[in-house]
Amino acid sequence: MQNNVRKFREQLGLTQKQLGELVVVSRQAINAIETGKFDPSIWLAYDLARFFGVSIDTLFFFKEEDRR
Amino acid sequence: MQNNVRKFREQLGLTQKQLGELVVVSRQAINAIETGKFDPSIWLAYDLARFFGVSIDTLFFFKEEDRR
DNA sequence: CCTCCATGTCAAGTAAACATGACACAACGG
DNA sequence: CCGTTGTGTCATGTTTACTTGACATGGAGG
Repeated sequence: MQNNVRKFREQLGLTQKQLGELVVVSRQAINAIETGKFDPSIWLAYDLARFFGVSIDTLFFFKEEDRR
Repeated sequence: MQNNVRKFREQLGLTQKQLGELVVVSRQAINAIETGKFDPSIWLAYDLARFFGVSIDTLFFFKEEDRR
């Protein structure tokens, strides 16, 4: 699933580790989401969107072609 | 996690089974979500919100107290 | 009374979202 | 050179979202 977590994260000058600590997940989880390895849970999607101050749909792109 | 899936579903006069078929999950999954037994995946949340024509946040309530 | 039908729930299994720990590598500054 | 930092990735394990199949119950209708 595509998203612009990385874009928002870099705009704030944060590392994956730092963002992970802020939303309380591992840095591997942040990395896996940024690189599209797996989709976030609804709570993590909410936490990330809320942290960046945007909606879930502006942070994550629900495209039919990359549905599991 | 609280939500008003049931409210929207009943407004459309649908059964859990019918809604499950429409969003392609089992009726037990619909039931479990309505009764708060587990949280939907981000895709199912998206599918349900989209089906009802509302946003994810109007369908699901992210309250800290019922976080897992 | 009988029979659907909708709902609730349980048991057992699978898949995916995480965690943790480890290793590789490139970029940078000392 | 070297040590650190950020990122990518792997292996292993746990938890949870979801499946199928089953059974119980209550309400509505014949």
